[in-house]
Amino acid sequence: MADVAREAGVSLMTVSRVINDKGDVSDDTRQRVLAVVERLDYRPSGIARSLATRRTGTIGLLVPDISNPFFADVARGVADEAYLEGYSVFLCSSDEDTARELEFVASLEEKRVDGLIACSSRLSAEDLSGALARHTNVVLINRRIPDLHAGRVLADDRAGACLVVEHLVRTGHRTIGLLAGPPASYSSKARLAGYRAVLEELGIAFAPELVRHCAPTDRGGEEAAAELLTLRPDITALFCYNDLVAVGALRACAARQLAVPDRIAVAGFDDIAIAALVVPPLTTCRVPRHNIGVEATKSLLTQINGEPCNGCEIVLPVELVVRASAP
Amino acid sequence: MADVAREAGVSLMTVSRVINDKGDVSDDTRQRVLAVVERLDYRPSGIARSLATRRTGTIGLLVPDISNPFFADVARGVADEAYLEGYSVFLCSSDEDTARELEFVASLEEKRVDGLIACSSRLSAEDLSGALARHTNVVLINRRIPDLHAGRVLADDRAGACLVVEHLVRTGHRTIGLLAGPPASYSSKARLAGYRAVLEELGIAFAPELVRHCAPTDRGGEEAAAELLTLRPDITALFCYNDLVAVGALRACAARQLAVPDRIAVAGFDDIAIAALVVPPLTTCRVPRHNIGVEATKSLLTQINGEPCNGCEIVLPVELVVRASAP
DNA sequence: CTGTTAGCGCATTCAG
DNA sequence: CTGAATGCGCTAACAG
Repeated sequence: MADVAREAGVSLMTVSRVINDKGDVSDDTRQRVLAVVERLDYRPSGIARSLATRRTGTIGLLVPDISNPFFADVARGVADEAYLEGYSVFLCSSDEDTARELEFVASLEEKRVDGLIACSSRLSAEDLSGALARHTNVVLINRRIPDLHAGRVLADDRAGACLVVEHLVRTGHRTIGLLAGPPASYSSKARLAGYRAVLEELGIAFAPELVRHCAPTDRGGEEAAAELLTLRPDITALFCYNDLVAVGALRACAARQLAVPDRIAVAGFDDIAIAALVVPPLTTCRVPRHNIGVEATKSLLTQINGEPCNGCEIVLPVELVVRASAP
Repeated sequence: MADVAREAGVSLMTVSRVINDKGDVSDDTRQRVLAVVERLDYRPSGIARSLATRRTGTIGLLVPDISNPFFADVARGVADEAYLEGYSVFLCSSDEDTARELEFVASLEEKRVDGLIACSSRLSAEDLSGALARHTNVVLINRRIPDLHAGRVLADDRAGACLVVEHLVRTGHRTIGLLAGPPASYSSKARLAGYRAVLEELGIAFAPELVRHCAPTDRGGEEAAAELLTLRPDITALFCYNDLVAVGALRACAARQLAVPDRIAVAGFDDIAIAALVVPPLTTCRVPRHNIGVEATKSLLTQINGEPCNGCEIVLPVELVVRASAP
C-alpha cells in the first residue's frame, strides 16, 4: 500500500479511501490511484484490515459431518448467502466429536470470526452455551437452548411428523412403528412429539413399545426395524427418523419378505436425493435444507450488523412428499 | 495480552513466550502467567498474530458444489486432515460458476490463506493458472495443468475405467455404450481413454457412435441413455461417467423395459452412497474421495512448510466394485 | 477533498 | 531467563 501511495503521489489514507470507496476523493486522484493499484497488482491485506477494524468478514459453520448430505445442503445454503454478502466461511466438520466441536468453537474465537452458525446435536446444552457465550453473534440450527442469546433456525419437524403420520393413518394404518433416531436430538424429540400428537388426535392410543430409537443411519434403521418387526409383527407401517433410516428399514423388510408398500408401508424424513432413487421411492417429508442455511446466514448477518435478535426464531415449513413406499 | 502481562507482573514478551511455548521461561513465571491467562479467560488474537508472523494457519478449499456428495466427501477429508494439523479451512462453493470461482481465488488472497486446494473443472487452464499464480501454495484435485507450479492429487480414473470395461468384456459384452460426462473435464477424458484402450487391447474396435457426452447428473444420464439406446439398440452394456449418470441410465432402461442386468448391464463410477442403495445395486469403481482430500491437504501442508514439490503428483488407486447391475 | 497521528494485538530482534 | 523497542499493513479520528 505504501508503494501505491508513493507511486500515485498521495498519502496512505487516500489509497485506503479509494480502495474502500469511502469518504470523498476527487475523481482525478481516484483514477490515478486505481491505475497504480492495477499496475502494481496490489491487493489489500484483509488481515491488517481486520486488525484495524475489528471485523474479519468471516463466519464459522459448525456441522457434525459435512459428508452427510443433510449438512452438505445446509452448508451450500450458508456458502451461497455468505458469498452474496461478501463473507467468507470457515468450515468446521466435527465428526460428531464433542471435544473437537469445542476446539472448533475456541479456534473460531481466535480467528475472530464475526459470527458462528452451529448445527450441534451431541453437545449438552450447558457445554454448548458455555462455549458459545464467548461469541456475540450466534445462530443455532435445529436446536433450542434457553438462556442463550442466539438466533435459531428450525425446520418444523413436529408439523412434518404430523403430516406423515396423518397420511399413514388416512391410508388405513393403525399400528405404526416409529424408528425414532437419537433420543437426545431436537429433531428426534420434535418428530416423536408430532407422531404422538397426531395419533392421539385421531383416536389411536400411543404405544411406547412401537417406538424404537436408533442411530440415524441406514445400518441403524435396518437393525432397529428388524428388532421392532420381530417384537411387533402386527405393524403395518414404519415412520422413520430420516431417509437413511428408512432405506435401512426397506432392507429389513426385504430380508423378511415383507412387500413394501403392500404388506408394510415405509416413510422417511428430509427428502434427501436418495429418497427418490431407492426402490420403492420413499414417501417422506421435505426439509428445506438449503434454505435453512440461507436463513441462518441471513439471521446471523443481521445480528452482526447490530440488530438485537434477542432469541429470535425462524421456523421453516416442511412438505409431505408422497411416493410409492407409502402411497 | 497487556492485561495478562500487568496482572502477572511480567512483560508482554514473556506472555507471548508462554502462550507459544517458545524460548525459555522459568517454570515459576510460566505457571504464574498461565494462571492469569486462565483467570482472565484470555484468548490470543489470531488476526494480530497473523499480521506479525505472516502466516494465518488457514487454507482455502475451492469446490464446484459442496452439496455434491463427491466434493462433500473430499471436503470431509480436507477438514479432517486440516484439523489434525491445526489449520482452518475456508469453504468456497462456486456453484459451477467460473466468475464466482475467480472471485473466491481473489478473496482467499485477501484473506492471506497459507495455501489453496482447488477442484475446478469449469475454468480454462489459462484462467485458472492466471488466478492461482498469485498463490504460492496450491494443490489441484483431478486436474493437470502444465506450467503451473502446483501439487496435484488425482484418482486413477484411466485405470478405473479399464477395470470396469474389462469386467464388462470378460462377462461377455462386446457392444458397450459410454455415457462420457462433460467433455472438458479431466476425469471424463481419462475415463474415455481407459475405455478406449481396453477395448482395443481386447480386440474390440472403438466406435465413436457408442460414446455420448452428458451432464454429470441423473437427468443427464437418463436423457443420454435414452438417445443412445434409440440409436444403437444393439448395446448390451452401458459404462457411465459416474453413479448419478448410471442411476439415470437405470431409469432410461426401465422406461424401455430393458431388464438390468439381463438385457443390459449398467456400470457407474465413484461408488457414492447411492450406488449401493439403488435397485439393482450398481457395479462401479470406488474412488477414494475422503483420501483425496486428505492427501491433497498433506501435500499442501508440505508445500506450506517449505518443501518445493515442484509439480509433484499423487495418483490414488481405485477399485472395482461388482454389484448386481453388471455381475 | 486530503494528510497526519495514533493505534489494532501480537512477534521479532536485539539488549540486558 | 527476561524486557524494550520496532514494525506487520491498515484504518479511525482528527486536522487542515
